[in-house]
Amino acid sequence: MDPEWNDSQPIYRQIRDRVVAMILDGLLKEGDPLPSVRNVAADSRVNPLTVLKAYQQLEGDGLVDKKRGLGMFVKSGARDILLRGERQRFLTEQWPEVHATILRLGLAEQLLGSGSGRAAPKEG
Amino acid sequence: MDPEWNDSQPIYRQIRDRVVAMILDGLLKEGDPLPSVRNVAADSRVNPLTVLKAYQQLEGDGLVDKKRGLGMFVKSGARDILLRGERQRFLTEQWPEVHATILRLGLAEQLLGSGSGRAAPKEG
Amino acid sequence: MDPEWNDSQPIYRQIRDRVVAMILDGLLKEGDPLPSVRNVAADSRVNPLTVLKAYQQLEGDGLVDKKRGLGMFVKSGARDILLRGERQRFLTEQWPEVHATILRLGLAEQLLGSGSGRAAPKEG
Amino acid sequence: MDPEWNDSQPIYRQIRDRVVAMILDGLLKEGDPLPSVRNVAADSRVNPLTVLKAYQQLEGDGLVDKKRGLGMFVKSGARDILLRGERQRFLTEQWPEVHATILRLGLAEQLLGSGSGRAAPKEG
DNA sequence: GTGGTCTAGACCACG
DNA sequence: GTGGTCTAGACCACA
Repeated sequence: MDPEWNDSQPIYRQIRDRVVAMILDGLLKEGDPLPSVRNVAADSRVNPLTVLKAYQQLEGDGLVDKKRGLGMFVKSGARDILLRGERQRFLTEQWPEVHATILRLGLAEQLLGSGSGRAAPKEG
Repeated sequence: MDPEWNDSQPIYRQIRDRVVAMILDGLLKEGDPLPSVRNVAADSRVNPLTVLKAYQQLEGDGLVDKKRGLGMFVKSGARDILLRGERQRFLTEQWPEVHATILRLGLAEQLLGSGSGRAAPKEG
Repeated sequence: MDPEWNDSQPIYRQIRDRVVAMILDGLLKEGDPLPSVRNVAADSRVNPLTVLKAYQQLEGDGLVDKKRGLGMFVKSGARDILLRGERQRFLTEQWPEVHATILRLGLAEQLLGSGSGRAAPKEG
Repeated sequence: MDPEWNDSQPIYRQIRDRVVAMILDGLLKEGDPLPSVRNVAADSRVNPLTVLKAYQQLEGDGLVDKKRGLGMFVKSGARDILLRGERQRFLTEQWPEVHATILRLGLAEQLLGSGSGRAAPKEG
């Protein structure tokens, strides 16, 4: 029922990532209010501070607008920023390592197409 | 110049992974000696204790043998153990998340080829 | 288009300050009516309660009079009170920090003229 | 003895500003370690979390480098970044309001030079 | 020794 | 109702 937390990453990071995923998937549209800190905290049985930390990180990323006393709202343009930024980050930081691991473990054929040429694109 | 450390992972983990990679890639064959703690520490400008921790973890994984006064050596069978264990770990823990991210960012075609059926295999 | 709110200060404070500025600048003369809560709220797309809070603060400062059914009016003597009080507050609370910042950033000559002796006056 | 905190700003902000001032004033040189979170917390009788928050903000500003297990260090180039960034921020955000207030309160002659022309420079 | 994460709970300002 | 700040204290990973 209540979400389970991955031990290898701080909870606030996982909350942040969850919101990002919701924006990317269109479950949170631009202008929509984020679920309130208190609600998320109660639902997930987490300390409000932890949720707050995630939200402030989202604000720092420029994905969210604060309206005093009202809550936080998905900024217009947030999805575009995310698509561009996360792609960039993923392709330059995460994928190279993952790709190397796949090759190393001999999983290329199983997970990627038969060739591996397409797997390490330029991120121009 | 000297290798740089990824801030998102402990240094000892990165050293450990580096050795694992060398074993998988055949750069370190079974029976080969690991570079000495001292050397690695000096080359990488890292605290020897940190290197030691990495090596002890490798020992705990059953991948290397300690020979008193001589150093540590890649155990016979190490590569097989690794292939099996790391594959298992990768497919159950790392890949599902990576795969979800790829889909979310619309990178599936670019990185995985057109079909995605092959991308979430059983881990039996 | 509509005025934007500074995130570093509460909205009701900014409304209050705006009225104060109008009084000091002579745009609102003594005896003049303040714009109605309703109008301000509508124009600035702000909750009427927020405007009310600003006005009540002005009343508390002895700058305006409430006349039931008519609205709020700039009190006679308001400008003098302001000049004295705000000067005092500014010189003792705000200016010292601003002045230190100016020196620290090497902006003294640009902003204050060559000498700095005049910059930290007695607030008697 | 122990520093006193300004009530109008969060403590972590004031700690952050204090470090910034020390860098600008040359009390903390590039490469120098920041005083440890625990020390500051003890000296200032503040919760370590509060200090940590300030430090993480400094990290986010790109002023500080983290070395795992060792502490935080003033980044090379920090002072330049600060001079440029803080100047920009001050001239565009803080000074215009302060300057308007000075004029409004009739303090221009006392605080600035006789003329006020130099007081509102372009920030090109 | 260093920083980092989390909790439980209090209290505040804002709308 | 909203977010924000702070505390006291526990516990962890890292070097």
